[in-house]
Amino acid sequence: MQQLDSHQYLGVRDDIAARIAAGEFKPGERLPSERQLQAGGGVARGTVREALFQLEAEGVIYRKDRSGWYVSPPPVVYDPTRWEGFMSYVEAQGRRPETETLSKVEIVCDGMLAQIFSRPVGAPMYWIRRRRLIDGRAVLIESIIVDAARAPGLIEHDLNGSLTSVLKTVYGVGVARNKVDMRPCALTRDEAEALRVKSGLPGLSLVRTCYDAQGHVVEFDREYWRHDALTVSVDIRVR
Amino acid sequence: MQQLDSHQYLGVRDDIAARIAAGEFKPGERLPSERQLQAGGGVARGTVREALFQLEAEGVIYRKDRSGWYVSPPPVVYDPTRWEGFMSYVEAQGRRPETETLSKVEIVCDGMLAQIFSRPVGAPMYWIRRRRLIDGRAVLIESIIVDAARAPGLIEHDLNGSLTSVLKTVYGVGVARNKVDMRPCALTRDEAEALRVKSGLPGLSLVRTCYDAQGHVVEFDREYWRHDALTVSVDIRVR
DNA sequence: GGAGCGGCCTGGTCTATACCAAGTACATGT
DNA sequence: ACATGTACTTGGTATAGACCAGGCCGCTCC
Repeated sequence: MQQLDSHQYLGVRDDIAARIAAGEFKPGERLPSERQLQAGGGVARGTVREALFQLEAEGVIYRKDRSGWYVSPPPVVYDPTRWEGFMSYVEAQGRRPETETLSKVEIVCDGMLAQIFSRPVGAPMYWIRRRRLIDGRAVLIESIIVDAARAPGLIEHDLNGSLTSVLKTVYGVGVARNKVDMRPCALTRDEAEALRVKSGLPGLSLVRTCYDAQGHVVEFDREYWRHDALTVSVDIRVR
Repeated sequence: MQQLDSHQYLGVRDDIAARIAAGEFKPGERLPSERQLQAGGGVARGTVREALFQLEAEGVIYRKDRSGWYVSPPPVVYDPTRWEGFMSYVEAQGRRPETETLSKVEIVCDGMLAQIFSRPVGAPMYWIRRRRLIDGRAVLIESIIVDAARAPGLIEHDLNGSLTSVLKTVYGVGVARNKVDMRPCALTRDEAEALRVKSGLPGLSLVRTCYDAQGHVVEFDREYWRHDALTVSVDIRVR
Protein backbone atom coordinates (compact mmCIF):
# COMPACT_ATOMS: atom_id res chain seq x y z
CA MET A 1 0.00 0.00 0.00
CA GLN A 2 3.08 2.18 0.31
CA GLN A 3 6.26 2.71 -1.63
CA LEU A 4 9.11 0.37 -0.95
CA ASP A 5 11.59 2.28 1.15
CA SER A 6 9.38 4.85 2.73
CA HIS A 7 8.74 3.03 5.98
CA GLN A 8 11.37 2.33 8.54
CA TYR A 9 9.57 -0.70 9.92
CA LEU A 10 9.62 -2.36 6.51
CA GLY A 11 13.33 -1.68 6.34
CA VAL A 12 13.85 -3.29 9.73
CA ARG A 13 11.65 -6.18 8.60
CA ASP A 14 13.80 -6.70 5.53
CA ASP A 15 16.99 -6.59 7.59
CA ILE A 16 15.80 -9.27 9.94
CA ALA A 17 14.31 -11.37 7.13
CA ALA A 18 17.60 -11.16 5.26
CA ARG A 19 19.55 -12.27 8.31
CA ILE A 20 17.22 -15.24 8.69
CA ALA A 21 17.46 -16.10 4.99
CA ALA A 22 21.23 -15.87 5.23
CA GLY A 23 21.16 -18.51 7.92
CA GLU A 24 22.30 -16.26 10.75
CA PHE A 25 19.29 -17.53 12.67
CA LYS A 26 17.99 -21.02 11.98
CA PRO A 27 14.51 -22.51 12.46
CA GLY A 28 13.75 -22.84 16.14
CA GLU A 29 16.49 -20.42 17.18
CA ARG A 30 15.92 -17.26 19.17
CA LEU A 31 16.38 -13.81 17.73
CA PRO A 32 18.19 -11.11 19.70
CA SER A 33 15.91 -9.25 22.12
CA GLU A 34 13.83 -6.33 20.91
CA ARG A 35 16.05 -3.91 22.78
CA GLN A 36 19.15 -5.34 21.14
CA LEU A 37 17.62 -5.18 17.66
CA GLN A 38 16.65 -1.62 18.42
CA ALA A 39 20.18 -0.61 19.39
CA GLY A 40 21.55 -2.02 16.16
CA GLY A 41 19.44 0.15 13.89
CA GLY A 42 18.93 3.34 15.85
CA VAL A 43 15.14 3.07 15.88
CA ALA A 44 12.48 3.08 18.58
CA ARG A 45 11.41 -0.18 20.13
CA GLY A 46 7.88 0.29 18.78
CA THR A 47 9.25 0.31 15.26
CA VAL A 48 11.18 -2.90 15.86
CA ARG A 49 8.03 -4.50 17.22
CA GLU A 50 6.06 -3.38 14.17
CA ALA A 51 8.63 -5.17 12.01
CA LEU A 52 8.44 -8.28 14.17
CA PHE A 53 4.63 -8.33 13.93
CA GLN A 54 4.96 -8.14 10.17
CA LEU A 55 7.25 -11.17 10.11
CA GLU A 56 4.96 -12.98 12.51
CA ALA A 57 1.97 -12.40 10.21
CA GLU A 58 4.03 -13.81 7.37
CA GLY A 59 4.76 -16.90 9.40
CA VAL A 60 8.51 -16.28 9.38
CA ILE A 61 8.88 -15.94 13.14
CA TYR A 62 6.80 -16.65 16.20
CA ARG A 63 7.01 -15.67 19.83
CA LYS A 64 7.09 -17.35 23.17
CA ASP A 65 5.59 -15.14 25.77
CA ARG A 66 8.21 -13.16 27.62
CA SER A 67 10.88 -15.46 26.35
CA GLY A 68 11.65 -14.13 22.91
CA TRP A 69 11.10 -14.32 19.18
CA TYR A 70 11.98 -17.52 17.34
CA VAL A 71 12.39 -18.52 13.72
CA SER A 72 9.43 -20.58 12.51
CA PRO A 73 9.92 -24.13 11.33
CA PRO A 74 8.32 -25.01 7.97
CA PRO A 75 4.58 -25.84 7.99
CA VAL A 76 3.22 -29.35 7.68
CA VAL A 77 0.93 -30.33 4.82
CA TYR A 78 -2.56 -31.46 5.69
CA ASP A 79 -4.82 -33.21 3.21
CA PRO A 80 -8.39 -33.53 4.50
CA THR A 81 -9.20 -36.12 1.86
CA ARG A 82 -6.65 -38.54 3.28
CA TRP A 83 -7.95 -40.14 6.35
CA GLU A 84 -4.74 -40.51 8.25
CA GLY A 85 -4.48 -39.07 11.69
CA PHE A 86 -2.27 -36.22 12.78
CA MET A 87 0.30 -38.55 14.30
CA SER A 88 0.97 -40.38 11.07
CA TYR A 89 1.05 -37.54 8.59
CA VAL A 90 3.23 -35.38 10.77
CA GLU A 91 5.64 -38.25 11.26
CA ALA A 92 5.59 -39.01 7.53
CA GLN A 93 6.91 -35.50 6.99
CA GLY A 94 9.87 -36.08 9.24
CA ARG A 95 8.54 -34.15 12.21
CA ARG A 96 7.88 -35.18 15.78
CA PRO A 97 4.17 -35.16 16.70
CA GLU A 98 2.87 -35.19 20.25
CA THR A 99 -0.60 -35.16 21.72
CA GLU A 100 -1.76 -34.07 25.14
CA THR A 101 -5.27 -34.79 26.31
CA LEU A 102 -6.46 -31.71 28.16
CA SER A 103 -9.78 -33.16 29.25
CA LYS A 104 -12.17 -36.01 28.47
CA VAL A 105 -15.63 -36.06 29.91
CA GLU A 106 -19.08 -37.44 29.26
CA ILE A 107 -21.67 -34.82 28.40
CA VAL A 108 -25.24 -34.86 27.22
CA CYS A 109 -26.32 -33.94 23.74
CA ASP A 110 -27.55 -30.36 23.42
CA GLY A 111 -29.62 -28.90 20.61
CA MET A 112 -26.76 -28.17 18.27
CA LEU A 113 -25.15 -31.58 18.71
CA ALA A 114 -28.52 -33.31 18.39
CA GLN A 115 -28.87 -31.78 14.96
CA ILE A 116 -25.35 -32.68 13.87
CA PHE A 117 -25.49 -36.28 15.09
CA SER A 118 -29.20 -36.88 14.42
CA ARG A 119 -29.53 -38.07 18.00
CA PRO A 120 -32.01 -37.06 20.69
CA VAL A 121 -31.24 -34.23 23.06
CA GLY A 122 -29.86 -35.73 26.26
CA ALA A 123 -28.08 -38.65 24.58
CA PRO A 124 -24.65 -39.31 26.10
CA MET A 125 -21.64 -37.97 24.24
CA TYR A 126 -17.94 -37.81 24.91
CA TRP A 127 -16.16 -34.50 24.80
CA ILE A 128 -12.43 -34.64 24.35
CA ARG A 129 -10.06 -31.69 24.31
CA ARG A 130 -6.53 -32.21 23.09
CA ARG A 131 -3.48 -30.16 22.35
CA ARG A 132 -1.14 -31.27 19.63
CA LEU A 133 2.48 -30.35 19.16
CA ILE A 134 5.03 -30.58 16.40
CA ASP A 135 8.68 -30.72 17.43
CA GLY A 136 7.65 -29.55 20.87
CA ARG A 137 5.67 -26.51 19.72
CA ALA A 138 1.91 -26.39 20.32
CA VAL A 139 0.30 -25.97 16.91
CA LEU A 140 -3.36 -26.77 17.42
CA ILE A 141 -6.01 -27.44 19.97
CA GLU A 142 -9.06 -29.45 19.20
CA SER A 143 -12.39 -30.20 20.74
CA ILE A 144 -13.91 -33.51 19.69
CA ILE A 145 -17.40 -34.88 20.19
CA VAL A 146 -18.07 -38.59 19.76
CA ASP A 147 -21.38 -40.37 20.19
CA ALA A 148 -21.01 -42.49 23.33
CA ALA A 149 -23.36 -45.11 21.92
CA ARG A 150 -20.97 -45.76 19.06
CA ALA A 151 -17.88 -46.11 21.23
CA PRO A 152 -18.85 -47.01 24.78
CA GLY A 153 -16.02 -46.51 27.24
CA LEU A 154 -13.95 -44.56 24.74
CA ILE A 155 -12.59 -42.12 27.28
CA GLU A 156 -11.16 -44.96 29.35
CA HIS A 157 -8.60 -45.49 26.61
CA ASP A 158 -5.35 -43.62 26.18
CA LEU A 159 -6.25 -40.84 23.75
CA ASN A 160 -2.77 -39.42 23.34
CA GLY A 161 -2.29 -41.40 20.17
CA SER A 162 -4.53 -41.66 17.16
CA LEU A 163 -8.23 -41.43 17.92
CA THR A 164 -8.87 -42.69 14.41
CA SER A 165 -7.19 -45.99 15.04
CA VAL A 166 -8.84 -46.46 18.43
CA LEU A 167 -12.26 -46.00 16.82
CA LYS A 168 -11.36 -48.38 14.01
CA THR A 169 -9.55 -51.14 15.87
CA VAL A 170 -11.49 -51.16 19.15
CA TYR A 171 -14.97 -50.27 17.93
CA GLY A 172 -14.83 -51.15 14.24
CA VAL A 173 -15.98 -47.64 13.34
CA GLY A 174 -14.56 -46.42 10.07
CA VAL A 175 -14.85 -43.10 8.29
CA ALA A 176 -16.23 -42.92 4.76
CA ARG A 177 -16.97 -39.25 4.32
CA ASN A 178 -15.34 -36.18 5.68
CA LYS A 179 -16.73 -32.67 5.67
CA VAL A 180 -14.25 -29.93 6.37
CA ASP A 181 -14.91 -26.23 6.88
CA MET A 182 -11.97 -23.92 7.07
CA ARG A 183 -11.70 -20.28 7.81
CA PRO A 184 -9.11 -17.84 8.91
CA CYS A 185 -9.86 -16.67 12.42
CA ALA A 186 -8.31 -15.05 15.43
CA LEU A 187 -7.14 -17.15 18.32
CA THR A 188 -8.84 -15.64 21.30
CA ARG A 189 -9.15 -16.21 25.01
CA ASP A 190 -9.22 -20.00 25.59
CA GLU A 191 -7.61 -21.11 22.34
CA ALA A 192 -4.87 -18.54 22.66
CA GLU A 193 -4.20 -19.55 26.22
CA ALA A 194 -4.03 -23.24 25.38
CA LEU A 195 -1.62 -22.55 22.53
CA ARG A 196 0.28 -20.13 24.73
CA VAL A 197 0.01 -17.35 22.19
CA LYS A 198 -1.24 -13.82 22.46
CA SER A 199 -4.96 -13.39 22.07
CA GLY A 200 -5.65 -12.05 18.60
CA LEU A 201 -2.98 -13.94 16.74
CA PRO A 202 -4.34 -15.10 13.40
CA GLY A 203 -5.18 -18.76 13.16
CA LEU A 204 -7.05 -21.24 11.07
CA SER A 205 -10.28 -22.75 12.28
CA LEU A 206 -11.01 -26.18 10.92
CA VAL A 207 -14.31 -27.91 11.58
CA ARG A 208 -14.47 -31.59 10.62
CA THR A 209 -17.52 -33.78 10.50
CA CYS A 210 -16.78 -37.47 9.91
CA TYR A 211 -19.39 -39.88 8.60
CA ASP A 212 -19.36 -43.66 8.40
CA ALA A 213 -20.48 -45.66 5.38
CA GLN A 214 -24.12 -45.43 6.50
CA GLY A 215 -23.96 -41.65 6.62
CA HIS A 216 -24.04 -41.40 10.39
CA VAL A 217 -21.88 -38.81 12.07
CA VAL A 218 -19.02 -40.53 13.83
CA GLU A 219 -17.04 -37.61 15.08
CA PHE A 220 -17.40 -33.84 15.19
CA ASP A 221 -14.19 -31.93 15.59
CA ARG A 222 -13.24 -28.27 15.90
CA GLU A 223 -9.57 -27.49 15.47
CA TYR A 224 -7.75 -24.22 15.96
CA TRP A 225 -4.36 -24.07 14.30
CA ARG A 226 -1.57 -21.57 14.51
CA HIS A 227 -1.64 -19.88 11.15
CA ASP A 228 2.00 -20.61 10.41
CA ALA A 229 1.88 -24.32 11.16
CA LEU A 230 0.08 -25.80 8.19
CA THR A 231 -0.70 -25.86 4.53
CA VAL A 232 -3.93 -27.47 3.39
CA SER A 233 -3.88 -29.42 0.17
CA VAL A 234 -6.99 -30.84 -1.46
CA ASP A 235 -7.08 -32.82 -4.68
CA ILE A 236 -10.50 -33.69 -5.97
CA ARG A 237 -12.62 -34.65 -8.90
CA VAL A 238 -15.08 -31.97 -9.82
CA ARG A 239 -18.73 -32.69 -9.24
CA MET B 1 -3.09 -15.86 27.50
CA GLN B 2 -4.21 -13.35 30.07
CA GLN B 3 -7.01 -13.04 32.54
CA LEU B 4 -10.21 -11.55 31.35
CA ASP B 5 -10.35 -8.02 32.64
CA SER B 6 -6.73 -7.28 33.17
CA HIS B 7 -6.10 -5.56 29.87
CA GLN B 8 -7.60 -2.28 28.89
CA TYR B 9 -7.39 -3.00 25.20
CA LEU B 10 -9.48 -6.14 25.64
CA GLY B 11 -12.02 -4.08 27.52
CA VAL B 12 -12.14 -1.55 24.71
CA ARG B 13 -12.40 -4.43 22.24
CA ASP B 14 -15.36 -5.85 24.13
CA ASP B 15 -17.07 -2.46 24.26
CA ILE B 16 -16.82 -1.98 20.54
CA ALA B 17 -17.75 -5.59 19.80
CA ALA B 18 -20.81 -5.24 22.03
CA ARG B 19 -21.90 -2.06 20.27
CA ILE B 20 -21.58 -3.84 16.93
CA ALA B 21 -23.47 -6.88 18.20
CA ALA B 22 -26.19 -4.59 19.54
CA GLY B 23 -26.67 -3.21 16.07
CA GLU B 24 -25.37 0.26 16.82
CA PHE B 25 -23.09 -0.18 13.82
CA LYS B 26 -24.23 -2.38 10.96
CA PRO B 27 -22.22 -4.31 8.35
CA GLY B 28 -20.57 -1.87 5.98
CA GLU B 29 -21.01 1.09 8.30
CA ARG B 30 -18.21 3.24 9.60
CA LEU B 31 -17.13 3.29 13.21
CA PRO B 32 -16.39 6.58 14.97
CA SER B 33 -12.84 7.78 14.44
CA GLU B 34 -10.04 6.48 16.65
CA ARG B 35 -9.79 9.84 18.38
CA GLN B 36 -13.51 9.83 19.14
CA LEU B 37 -13.41 6.27 20.51
CA GLN B 38 -10.46 7.33 22.63
CA ALA B 39 -12.31 10.29 24.14
CA GLY B 40 -15.20 8.04 25.13
CA GLY B 41 -13.12 5.68 27.24
CA GLY B 42 -10.35 7.87 28.59
CA VAL B 43 -7.56 5.78 27.09
CA ALA B 44 -4.62 6.47 24.82
CA ARG B 45 -5.07 6.24 21.08
CA GLY B 46 -2.55 3.41 20.92
CA THR B 47 -4.76 1.34 23.19
CA VAL B 48 -7.81 1.98 21.02
CA ARG B 49 -5.79 0.92 17.98
CA GLU B 50 -4.70 -2.26 19.75
CA ALA B 51 -8.37 -3.09 20.31
CA LEU B 52 -9.20 -2.32 16.68
CA PHE B 53 -6.36 -4.58 15.45
CA GLN B 54 -7.79 -7.32 17.62
CA LEU B 55 -11.21 -6.99 16.04
CA GLU B 56 -9.63 -6.81 12.61
CA ALA B 57 -7.80 -10.11 13.22
CA GLU B 58 -11.10 -11.63 14.25
CA GLY B 59 -12.67 -10.46 11.01
CA VAL B 60 -15.22 -8.28 12.78
CA ILE B 61 -14.06 -5.00 11.29
CA TYR B 62 -11.83 -3.88 8.46
CA ARG B 63 -10.23 -0.61 7.49
CA LYS B 64 -10.11 1.63 4.51
CA ASP B 65 -6.88 3.51 4.44
CA ARG B 66 -7.20 6.96 5.96
CA SER B 67 -10.94 6.73 5.68
CA GLY B 68 -11.94 4.78 8.75
CA TRP B 69 -12.87 1.45 10.29
CA TYR B 70 -15.91 -0.41 8.97
CA VAL B 71 -17.97 -3.34 10.16
CA SER B 72 -17.21 -6.47 8.12
CA PRO B 73 -19.93 -8.09 6.06
CA PRO B 74 -20.32 -11.88 6.51
CA PRO B 75 -17.87 -14.09 4.58
CA VAL B 76 -18.86 -16.01 1.48
CA VAL B 77 -18.62 -19.78 1.37
CA TYR B 78 -16.28 -21.30 -1.16
CA ASP B 79 -16.36 -24.98 -2.06
CA PRO B 80 -13.37 -25.99 -4.18
CA THR B 81 -15.08 -29.24 -5.18
CA ARG B 82 -17.86 -27.38 -6.94
CA TRP B 83 -16.72 -26.06 -10.20
CA GLU B 84 -18.73 -22.91 -10.37
CA GLY B 85 -16.96 -19.66 -10.87
CA PHE B 86 -16.71 -16.81 -8.41
CA MET B 87 -19.43 -14.82 -10.15
CA SER B 88 -22.06 -17.51 -9.73
CA TYR B 89 -21.42 -18.68 -6.20
CA VAL B 90 -21.15 -15.18 -4.84
CA GLU B 91 -24.38 -14.25 -6.54
CA ALA B 92 -26.03 -17.42 -5.27
CA GLN B 93 -25.29 -16.19 -1.77
CA GLY B 94 -27.11 -12.95 -2.35
CA ARG B 95 -24.03 -10.81 -2.78
CA ARG B 96 -22.89 -8.61 -5.63
CA PRO B 97 -19.73 -9.90 -7.35
CA GLU B 98 -17.53 -7.79 -9.61
CA THR B 99 -14.37 -8.51 -11.50
CA GLU B 100 -11.73 -6.13 -12.78
CA THR B 101 -9.05 -7.31 -15.14
CA LEU B 102 -5.81 -5.67 -14.06
CA SER B 103 -3.71 -7.01 -16.90
CA LYS B 104 -3.71 -9.71 -19.58
CA VAL B 105 -0.60 -10.48 -21.55
CA GLU B 106 1.05 -13.26 -23.48
CA ILE B 107 4.17 -14.66 -21.88
CA VAL B 108 6.46 -17.58 -22.54
CA CYS B 109 6.60 -20.67 -20.42
CA ASP B 110 9.42 -20.64 -17.88
CA GLY B 111 10.84 -23.62 -16.02
CA MET B 112 8.25 -23.70 -13.27
CA LEU B 113 5.30 -23.38 -15.62
CA ALA B 114 6.81 -25.94 -17.99
CA GLN B 115 6.75 -28.44 -15.18
CA ILE B 116 3.21 -27.62 -14.11
CA PHE B 117 1.73 -27.69 -17.60
CA SER B 118 4.01 -30.41 -19.04
CA ARG B 119 4.80 -28.08 -21.89
CA PRO B 120 8.17 -27.05 -23.32
CA VAL B 121 9.94 -23.98 -22.01
CA GLY B 122 9.17 -21.10 -24.33
CA ALA B 123 5.63 -22.23 -25.18
CA PRO B 124 3.18 -19.32 -25.28
CA MET B 125 0.98 -18.78 -22.25
CA TYR B 126 -1.51 -16.19 -21.19
CA TRP B 127 -1.08 -14.42 -17.89
CA ILE B 128 -4.16 -12.75 -16.51
CA ARG B 129 -4.34 -10.70 -13.33
CA ARG B 130 -7.73 -9.87 -11.89
CA ARG B 131 -9.19 -8.23 -8.85
CA ARG B 132 -12.54 -9.43 -7.56
CA LEU B 133 -14.95 -7.56 -5.36
CA ILE B 134 -17.96 -8.42 -3.27
CA ASP B 135 -20.47 -5.67 -2.65
CA GLY B 136 -17.89 -3.18 -3.81
CA ARG B 137 -15.10 -4.35 -1.51
CA ALA B 138 -11.95 -5.87 -3.00
CA VAL B 139 -11.64 -9.35 -1.50
CA LEU B 140 -9.11 -11.16 -3.64
CA ILE B 141 -6.57 -10.77 -6.37
CA GLU B 142 -5.61 -13.60 -8.63
CA SER B 143 -2.96 -14.40 -11.14
CA ILE B 144 -3.99 -16.97 -13.75
CA ILE B 145 -1.92 -18.84 -16.28
CA VAL B 146 -3.60 -20.54 -19.24
CA ASP B 147 -1.90 -22.51 -22.01
CA ALA B 148 -2.30 -20.37 -25.13
CA ALA B 149 -2.42 -23.47 -27.31
CA ARG B 150 -5.58 -24.61 -25.54
CA ALA B 151 -7.39 -21.30 -25.86
CA PRO B 152 -5.94 -19.25 -28.72
CA GLY B 153 -6.99 -15.61 -28.57
CA LEU B 154 -8.34 -15.94 -25.03
CA ILE B 155 -7.15 -12.52 -23.95
CA GLU B 156 -9.10 -10.87 -26.75
CA HIS B 157 -12.27 -11.76 -24.89
CA ASP B 158 -13.86 -9.84 -22.09
CA LEU B 159 -12.49 -11.51 -18.97
CA ASN B 160 -14.50 -9.54 -16.44
CA GLY B 161 -17.02 -12.33 -16.22
CA SER B 162 -16.49 -16.01 -15.68
CA LEU B 163 -13.29 -17.38 -17.18
CA THR B 164 -14.69 -20.84 -16.62
CA SER B 165 -17.57 -20.31 -18.96
CA VAL B 166 -15.41 -18.64 -21.61
CA LEU B 167 -13.13 -21.67 -21.62
CA LYS B 168 -16.06 -24.03 -21.75
CA THR B 169 -18.33 -22.32 -24.25
CA VAL B 170 -15.75 -20.79 -26.59
CA TYR B 171 -13.01 -23.43 -26.48
CA GLY B 172 -14.86 -26.50 -25.24
CA VAL B 173 -12.37 -26.91 -22.43
CA GLY B 174 -13.90 -28.39 -19.30
CA VAL B 175 -12.45 -29.06 -15.88
CA ALA B 176 -12.50 -32.58 -14.43
CA ARG B 177 -10.06 -32.35 -11.57
CA ASN B 178 -9.13 -29.56 -9.26
CA LYS B 179 -6.14 -29.39 -6.96
CA VAL B 180 -6.29 -26.74 -4.30
CA ASP B 181 -3.58 -25.69 -1.86
CA MET B 182 -4.49 -23.30 0.88
CA ARG B 183 -2.46 -21.60 3.49
CA PRO B 184 -2.73 -18.65 5.77
CA CYS B 185 -0.31 -15.96 4.67
CA ALA B 186 0.42 -12.29 4.97
CA LEU B 187 -0.64 -9.92 2.23
CA THR B 188 2.52 -8.09 1.33
CA ARG B 189 3.70 -5.48 -1.12
CA ASP B 190 1.87 -6.08 -4.41
CA GLU B 191 -1.09 -8.06 -3.08
CA ALA B 192 -1.65 -5.62 -0.27
CA GLU B 193 -1.49 -2.70 -2.63
CA ALA B 194 -3.95 -4.27 -5.08
CA LEU B 195 -6.38 -5.02 -2.27
CA ARG B 196 -5.74 -1.58 -0.81
CA VAL B 197 -4.88 -2.99 2.59
CA LYS B 198 -1.89 -2.50 4.82
CA SER B 199 1.06 -4.75 4.10
CA GLY B 200 1.12 -7.52 6.68
CA LEU B 201 -2.61 -8.04 6.99
CA PRO B 202 -3.34 -11.75 7.31
CA GLY B 203 -4.77 -13.39 4.24
CA LEU B 204 -5.41 -16.73 2.67
CA SER B 205 -3.35 -17.94 -0.23
CA LEU B 206 -5.16 -20.34 -2.52
CA VAL B 207 -3.37 -22.10 -5.37
CA ARG B 208 -5.60 -23.93 -7.83
CA THR B 209 -4.52 -26.28 -10.57
CA CYS B 210 -7.31 -27.33 -12.92
CA TYR B 211 -7.10 -30.45 -15.08
CA ASP B 212 -9.28 -31.60 -17.95
CA ALA B 213 -10.58 -35.15 -18.39
CA GLN B 214 -7.31 -36.20 -20.03
CA GLY B 215 -5.30 -35.00 -17.06
CA HIS B 216 -3.80 -31.99 -18.79
CA VAL B 217 -3.44 -28.78 -16.85
CA VAL B 218 -5.98 -26.27 -18.10
CA GLU B 219 -5.43 -23.40 -15.73
CA PHE B 220 -3.06 -22.52 -12.94
CA ASP B 221 -4.30 -19.93 -10.53
CA ARG B 222 -2.90 -18.18 -7.46
CA GLU B 223 -5.43 -16.30 -5.37
CA TYR B 224 -4.85 -14.03 -2.40
CA TRP B 225 -7.92 -13.46 -0.28
CA ARG B 226 -8.62 -11.08 2.56
CA HIS B 227 -8.79 -13.34 5.58
CA ASP B 228 -12.23 -12.11 6.60
CA ALA B 229 -13.90 -12.60 3.25
CA LEU B 230 -14.37 -16.33 2.95
CA THR B 231 -15.03 -19.68 4.50
CA VAL B 232 -13.83 -22.76 2.71
CA SER B 233 -16.05 -25.81 2.81
CA VAL B 234 -15.00 -29.20 1.45
CA ASP B 235 -17.12 -32.31 1.47
CA ILE B 236 -15.41 -35.46 0.28
CA ARG B 237 -15.30 -39.20 0.27
CA VAL B 238 -12.29 -40.53 2.07
CA ARG B 239 -9.68 -42.29 -0.01
C1' DG C 1 21.28 -33.80 44.10
C1' DG C 2 17.23 -31.32 44.36
C1' DA C 3 14.10 -27.86 45.91
C1' DG C 4 13.33 -23.20 46.63
C1' DC C 5 14.29 -18.35 46.25
C1' DG C 6 15.65 -14.10 44.03
C1' DG C 7 16.85 -11.10 40.66
C1' DC C 8 17.64 -10.04 35.93
C1' DC C 9 15.85 -9.94 31.30
C1' DT C 10 12.14 -10.36 28.21
C1' DG C 11 8.17 -9.26 25.91
C1' DG C 12 3.43 -7.03 26.99
C1' DT C 13 0.83 -2.97 27.96
C1' DC C 14 0.09 1.90 28.21
C1' DT C 15 0.73 7.00 27.98
C1' DA C 16 1.62 11.19 25.48
C1' DT C 17 3.04 13.56 21.63
C1' DA C 18 4.33 14.71 16.95
C1' DC C 19 4.13 14.82 12.15
C1' DC C 20 2.78 12.95 7.55
C1' DA C 21 0.06 11.53 3.49
C1' DA C 22 -4.06 10.37 1.66
C1' DG C 23 -8.99 10.53 1.84
C1' DT C 24 -13.28 13.61 2.29
C1' DA C 25 -16.25 17.32 1.82
C1' DC C 26 -17.27 21.56 0.36
C1' DA C 27 -16.65 25.90 -1.76
C1' DT C 28 -15.11 27.98 -5.90
C1' DG C 29 -14.31 28.81 -10.70
C1' DT C 30 -15.05 27.70 -15.34
C1' DA D 1 -22.51 20.26 -15.02
C1' DC D 2 -17.91 19.49 -14.08
C1' DA D 3 -13.36 20.09 -12.90
C1' DT D 4 -10.30 22.22 -9.40
C1' DG D 5 -8.54 23.66 -5.32
C1' DT D 6 -8.35 23.90 -0.41
C1' DA D 7 -9.18 23.16 4.50
C1' DC D 8 -9.92 19.59 7.52
C1' DT D 9 -10.15 14.80 9.21
C1' DT D 10 -8.50 10.29 9.24
C1' DG D 11 -5.57 6.62 9.89
C1' DG D 12 -0.34 5.55 9.54
C1' DT D 13 4.19 5.99 11.35
C1' DA D 14 7.50 7.10 14.72
C1' DT D 15 9.52 8.69 19.18
C1' DA D 16 10.50 8.21 24.17
C1' DG D 17 9.36 7.04 28.22
C1' DA D 18 7.31 4.03 32.10
C1' DC D 19 5.83 0.05 34.57
C1' DC D 20 4.32 -4.86 34.91
C1' DA D 21 4.24 -9.99 35.00
C1' DG D 22 6.14 -14.02 33.65
C1' DG D 23 10.15 -16.75 31.98
C1' DC D 24 14.77 -17.95 32.91
C1' DC D 25 18.88 -18.94 35.32
C1' DG D 26 21.97 -19.15 38.82
C1' DC D 27 22.68 -19.20 43.73
C1' DT D 28 21.82 -20.92 48.15
C1' DC D 29 20.27 -23.90 51.47
C1' DC D 30 18.77 -28.18 52.85
